[in-house]
Amino acid sequence: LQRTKQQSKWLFPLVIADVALFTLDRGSLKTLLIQRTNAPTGWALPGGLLDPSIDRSLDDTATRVLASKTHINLFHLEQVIVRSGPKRDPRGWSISVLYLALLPSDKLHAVVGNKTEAIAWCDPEHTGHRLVFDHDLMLKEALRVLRNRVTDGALPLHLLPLRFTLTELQHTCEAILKVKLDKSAFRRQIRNSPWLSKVPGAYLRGAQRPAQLYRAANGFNFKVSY
Amino acid sequence: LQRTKQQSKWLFPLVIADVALFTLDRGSLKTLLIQRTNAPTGWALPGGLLDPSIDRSLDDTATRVLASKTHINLFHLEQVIVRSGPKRDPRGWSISVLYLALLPSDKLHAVVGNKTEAIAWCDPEHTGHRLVFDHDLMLKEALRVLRNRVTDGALPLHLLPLRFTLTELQHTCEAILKVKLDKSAFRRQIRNSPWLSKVPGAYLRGAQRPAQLYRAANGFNFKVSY
DNA sequence: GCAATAGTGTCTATTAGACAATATGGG
DNA sequence: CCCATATTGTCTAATAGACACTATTGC
Repeated sequence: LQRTKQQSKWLFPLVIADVALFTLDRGSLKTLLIQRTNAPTGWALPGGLLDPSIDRSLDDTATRVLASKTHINLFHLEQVIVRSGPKRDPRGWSISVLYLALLPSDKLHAVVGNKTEAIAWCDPEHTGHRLVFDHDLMLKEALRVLRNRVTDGALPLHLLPLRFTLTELQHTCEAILKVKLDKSAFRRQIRNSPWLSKVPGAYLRGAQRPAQLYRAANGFNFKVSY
Repeated sequence: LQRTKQQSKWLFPLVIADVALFTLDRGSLKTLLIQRTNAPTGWALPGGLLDPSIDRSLDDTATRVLASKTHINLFHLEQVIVRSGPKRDPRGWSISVLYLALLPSDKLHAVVGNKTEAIAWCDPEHTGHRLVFDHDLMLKEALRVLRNRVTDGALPLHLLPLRFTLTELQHTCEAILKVKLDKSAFRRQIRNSPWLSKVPGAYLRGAQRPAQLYRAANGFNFKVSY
């Protein structure tokens, strides 16, 4: 096959990083959607094109895209799936790497849209929108990976503030999995987790017995561990 | 930043599918390496560039690349990891998707190199070669994913012939994990697997009690199931 | 004391690991 | 019979699920 520079749009695919960003909003799992102002218009996962002159890797692209939407440097970016083909993006042959990202719930209000984009925090299972590209499928896949990771115990720490109680951690897991967990069994399971540390003398007080506060342990760097 | 067509090599990254192909060779897990004839020369995982005029997806690229090396249409291609950056390939900014593939052991001898490439089946943990690009890391990652999948029970079926005994299945799992498994516990675990079917009346005979032959069950399409 | 939530204990069913026992063919 | 491997059984320790109990605060 002969190739010319005129064909470059056809021969060189668009390279994209898309991000499924999850957070907890008053106990419910939510995902960030944006309303695109450029064609194709409609609701989509936040994403953007690789810029080889800036990005040292496609992971960098994901971080950069997300920072431009959230104004926060996010921890825990994890590759989920690669989607590609000539039809999934009307602009041409494209390859898109989906990332899973988690936003601590106390940073929720730092996330705002810019002038040209509307944003929305949606229930990942019922967004209320049909997403453009193949983002409906991507979101479903991200949710599946997120749920699989909960059993590690470590991942939900990314969604919590620096200090949290075991009950809050349990409620976080329940919100992700959409199931009720037994308090006793839950605490037994996480008791020996190397990622949890008591904060000595720190308690959450209310109209009841105070709750011991915990934090992510030293060595837990908010990156995924295998 | 201004962009011109002259910069296209810089602005459009190489898009590559690499494959970690595993098989069983007389009870030992082996992976396929090729000796590159083009620069950079040296040993590497089999891989190749996306061709948007042929491939309907990057998964197609992986299938195509592998078919050109093995002359077999392989089942079970699974995405493992995406590596990218300006330095990992001396030819320029590149993005490479690594795939995990499994070759049934009775098809081992169908795999031959072409005239320009040497191939070798190597112990994935001690290849005896330093691989070019970042393929050492990729291979390590593929092996990790392969081992994680063994607990499903389904995946080792891809490495076995159409008919096999439970002992052969156990030895396959042991070869992948490099641990000894208890016969009784192993059979208890897979007893209720929906992916295993007895072949009625079919036995492997030897100088001992005959062994019941099994096959992958109807509905097991040799694709990964979540 | 009472309400409310934190934190622990207990019983049982299920599962995993180790090992033993039995079964069935070929010679 | 004997050998070799297939297949099943058994005992025990660890684990998971359900539920109940105790603990400690604010009011």
